[in-house]
Amino acid sequence: MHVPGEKKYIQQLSIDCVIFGYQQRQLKVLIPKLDFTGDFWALPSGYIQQQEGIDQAARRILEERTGIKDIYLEQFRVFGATERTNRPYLEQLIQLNEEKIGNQHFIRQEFEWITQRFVSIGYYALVDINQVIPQKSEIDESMGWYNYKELPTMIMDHNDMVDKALETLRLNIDQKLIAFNLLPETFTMKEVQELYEAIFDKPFARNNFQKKILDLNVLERLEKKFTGAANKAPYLYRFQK
Amino acid sequence: MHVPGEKKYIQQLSIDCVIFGYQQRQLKVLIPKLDFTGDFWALPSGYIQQQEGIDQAARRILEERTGIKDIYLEQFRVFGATERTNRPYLEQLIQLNEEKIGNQHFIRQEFEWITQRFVSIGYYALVDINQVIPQKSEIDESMGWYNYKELPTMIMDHNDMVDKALETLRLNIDQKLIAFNLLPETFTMKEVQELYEAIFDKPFARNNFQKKILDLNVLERLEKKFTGAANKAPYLYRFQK
DNA sequence: ACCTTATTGTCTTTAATTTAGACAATAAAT
DNA sequence: ATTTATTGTCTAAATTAAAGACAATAAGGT
Repeated sequence: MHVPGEKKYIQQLSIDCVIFGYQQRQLKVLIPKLDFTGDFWALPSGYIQQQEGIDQAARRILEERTGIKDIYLEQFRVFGATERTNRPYLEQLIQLNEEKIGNQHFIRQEFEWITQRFVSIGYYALVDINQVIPQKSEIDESMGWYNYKELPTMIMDHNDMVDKALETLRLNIDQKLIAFNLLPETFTMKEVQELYEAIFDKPFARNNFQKKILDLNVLERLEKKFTGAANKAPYLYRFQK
Repeated sequence: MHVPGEKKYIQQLSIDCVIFGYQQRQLKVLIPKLDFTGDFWALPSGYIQQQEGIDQAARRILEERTGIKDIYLEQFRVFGATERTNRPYLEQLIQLNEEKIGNQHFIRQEFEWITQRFVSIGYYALVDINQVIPQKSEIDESMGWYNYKELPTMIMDHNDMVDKALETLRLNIDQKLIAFNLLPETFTMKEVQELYEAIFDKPFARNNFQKKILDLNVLERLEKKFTGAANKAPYLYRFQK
């Protein structure tokens, strides 16, 4: 969590990021734990510097969190209701952190920043989890990749944000050819299909799925992958262009 | 143009509205003239009050401008590049208004508000032009409905905003069944088709268009319209639900 | 080696949807 | 009654999507 100086950042405007990754056939979201006593969670957030475009700000925030420079991201919606606060959740946080909030200047400042009226620009990002380097980023035990179906409760309307981000992802995935941002450099067709099945939470017919993806004309076929399994080895593909 | 008090509004955040209307088989956009010497234009804009949700703010701004209370609107994108200013245009404005800006307090304040770094939430609205009552709104000679193909040059990135709004409108129109917000209470199928042709700037096949629209199952068929023309009178339809 | 097994890659067939073509119904004018 | 310009609706053709079928592997087992 970054606390803004008085005029360094645009006031009352933040960026919240839904960072999607894919692992073990599951679509996951990167969620950090808040630096308070108790288990409180929030999407990776940040603020917009005066001399910084909003996409640029989102890119910076994402790099700080994941260590990845060239990241696919897209704004999907602004959240600006007056009552975005998840009251019971916030009150629990306050109760468990009364001392901390009262005594420590830094924490109090951060807390006030959190409880102000805020408008948030939601961005979603697609990341190859294996490229996310824990050493070079803030990722540690306090941060986790959660299956989107089993997210912890987060502050504000952050759970709604994930829903809306996923909805937008589903709408845009074919049109913008962005699914491959979630996969490693090379992959099999089966892996692509399993990714789609994770995203849409439904099965696809293998024969037609393969045709549909190949008809996009964005994949380059490499040599076969020798899996060691007792069956025909699949081809490897790579996203081109 | 409304000038915000010190803390009444969220700072550096604005709402810009692309108000679409339909008249004479043309898709139009409502564009007010700025209150400066010379011909300078800008989308209807406003700011967000501290106690006001962003949709609510957009609704208020639209009502102030058009006089319509129940208006269809939707956010479509945030514009937040650092350099959103149309420099040559703004400098021309400054040159023609040097005195005014220097001397009049109100104008200077407004001017400063305009030239600050701003992040704008773009909303588009769909309006039945005939419902827009000039008396009850700010609409007068300084405001006009312009064919989207022949818009005046506007300040900032407002011309880009219209492009992006139209793009979103085209994507959403079938899915969200919103086209009828541009039409009066009752209309013929031909009028619907002409509206679509104006929005998409391309012809549709009459037979299939009628089937497609009726298959939406959102229209109620009324009695026939007696046009006085030497041919079969068309049915009138009304949007239901 | 040769057959078995589990998958992959691709083709064919079928169903569904979209697009194009055709024509009767109608309201007023001739 | 006939003509004219549309409208409403149907059918046929073309395209696209979904389902089914099967040969081509790459080990494993005998």
